[in-house]
Amino acid sequence: MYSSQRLPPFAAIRVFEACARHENFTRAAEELGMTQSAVSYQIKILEKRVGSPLFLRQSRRVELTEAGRILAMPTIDAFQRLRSGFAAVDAAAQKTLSINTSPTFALNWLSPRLSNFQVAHPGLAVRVAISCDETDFGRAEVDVAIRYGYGNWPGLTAHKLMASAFTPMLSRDLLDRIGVLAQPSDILIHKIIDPGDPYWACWLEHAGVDASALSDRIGSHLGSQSNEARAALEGQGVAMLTPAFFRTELEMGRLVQPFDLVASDRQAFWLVYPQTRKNERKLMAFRKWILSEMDQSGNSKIG
Amino acid sequence: MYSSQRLPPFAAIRVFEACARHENFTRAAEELGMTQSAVSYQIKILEKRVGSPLFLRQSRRVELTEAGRILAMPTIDAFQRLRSGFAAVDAAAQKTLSINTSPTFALNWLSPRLSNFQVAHPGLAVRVAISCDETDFGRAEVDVAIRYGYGNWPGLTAHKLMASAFTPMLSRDLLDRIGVLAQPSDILIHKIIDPGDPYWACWLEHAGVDASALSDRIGSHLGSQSNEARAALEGQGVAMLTPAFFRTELEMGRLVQPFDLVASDRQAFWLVYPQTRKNERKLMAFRKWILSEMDQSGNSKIG
DNA sequence: TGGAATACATAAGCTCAGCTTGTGGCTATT
DNA sequence: AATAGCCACAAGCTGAGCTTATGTATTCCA
Repeated sequence: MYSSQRLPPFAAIRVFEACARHENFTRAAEELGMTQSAVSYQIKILEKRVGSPLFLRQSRRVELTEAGRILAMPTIDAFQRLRSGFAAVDAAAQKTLSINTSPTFALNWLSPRLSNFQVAHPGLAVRVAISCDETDFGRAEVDVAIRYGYGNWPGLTAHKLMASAFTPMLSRDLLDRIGVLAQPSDILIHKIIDPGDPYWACWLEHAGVDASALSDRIGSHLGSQSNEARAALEGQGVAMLTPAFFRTELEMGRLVQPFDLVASDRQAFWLVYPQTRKNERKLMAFRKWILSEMDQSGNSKIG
Repeated sequence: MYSSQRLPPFAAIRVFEACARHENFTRAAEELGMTQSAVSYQIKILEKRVGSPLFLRQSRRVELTEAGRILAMPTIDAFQRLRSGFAAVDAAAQKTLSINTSPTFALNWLSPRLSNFQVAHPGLAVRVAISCDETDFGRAEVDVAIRYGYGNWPGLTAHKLMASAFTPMLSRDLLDRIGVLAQPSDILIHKIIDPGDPYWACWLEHAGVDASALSDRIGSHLGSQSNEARAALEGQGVAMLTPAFFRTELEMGRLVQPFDLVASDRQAFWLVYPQTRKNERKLMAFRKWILSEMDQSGNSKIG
């Protein structure tokens, strides 16, 4: 049900709209930031296209013809709708921040701290979209993501938040039961939660312990640090965890970190977003907040 | 009360409108008669300008984002208004034909014949705007004019309708009273209506009569042939008239043309209109009608 | 009455937005 | 595997849409 006719050139329509409001080419030109000459030219184009004059050229003023009057109303109206539409989308686009991240980071780092951000930005609704694999910015309505990796995502800007950091942890109860862990190799005597986790091998190597025995072990693959941490808290064994994610548990003594040694590879958590969107207000606000939050925790210094 | 914000480039808005309707860039491109590539480019422009994505690029289709949805409604709506506005003006512009001409031509030629035209074009309302001096096409809402002159109006197309043609006429009653008019010079004996009319001098010259005496004569200047004709009909004297305008009176015998000799200068009646409007339907219709009407009367052959 | 000011029209010429062409990549379908 | 459908992107061209400069007509004012 669309009038199938092709519309005249838009530049001309825009100029007409302004002229129809002012009934004055010079004023319209000023409003549009162009010369009176250009306005005159565009109106002429439009009149040629429409097939009849739209303005009567009186001395020192122009006056809408009947055709001009017929056209003026819907045109002015249409432009008003466009303007308010773009104003609305401008406002709305900065109202919701959608953060995509992994379950682990969301649960153990972001969620506990997000209320600070929300207090600081009461006009901004935050939506945390948790996904296990990296969601594509082109395919999902995500403003920013916190991703784990090497910081090299093409087309995306990445800010390093926190280097990878792993160290064995276990519950105090379990430690009490097994007595002292004097040196790293002692850990291998005990049950290891998810021995297939490559960070076990990594940490043991850092510690100078032969890790070859690990590969044969049977253990559960729980898929996220949260799950492994729960198992560790329940005393089911020793888990390889990121200290920054379990600061509270460590401080409260519910989890114990038997060795100072923290292993790391070249990976890290990164704040990432499309390069093209770097200047959005909501994005700048979040970037500023999360970087300062990381700074305060001293996490960004690690690795 | 206008959102003062500058709208994004119109090409981009137009493309967005089509894409929002189709949720498919390729279809939109087809509708707009451009390449998919151009559509993609314009949408990217608009997204950059708006500051957030408007479409999610799914495989084999695109989908509006929330921002896109907010924008789609008012945009589609605005375009609908524009389209119907232009459709309305298209229709309206061809609905009324405004003809500007002199009182003489209007009264003595056009009015009696105009009903033929209106019967042939029932959808077209005709407005005859009578004015003594030539009205400016730029200043008045006039579609066509019938002007008397040499056919050289800059910027206007002119079709010759009828060469100037003048000959003395008088009422039958008066002729009966004065008896026979054997030769042109006999006229000078009688009362001449408006002897200042240059066509008296012109006709007498054609007739080989010395017209110098005329200049001293006192007479009324009635301003239009209609008025002079009325005076002649009332038997007040001999008037210099255009035969084509008084065909009926001649046929009915109310006016008599004593001599076959018809004088003419280089002037004529012309159908004129702005060159730029030559292809308007209503104008073409009127041009065709009036030229064929002239042809039938054989007037265009004179002079 | 004449000259200053205001407003629109027009000619000429430049510049870059907006296109096209061509290609590549991804995904669904068979 | 092969095909077809759809979008992104790079490179390069061109003319629409400007600007500048000037002309014309009217009004205003001293």
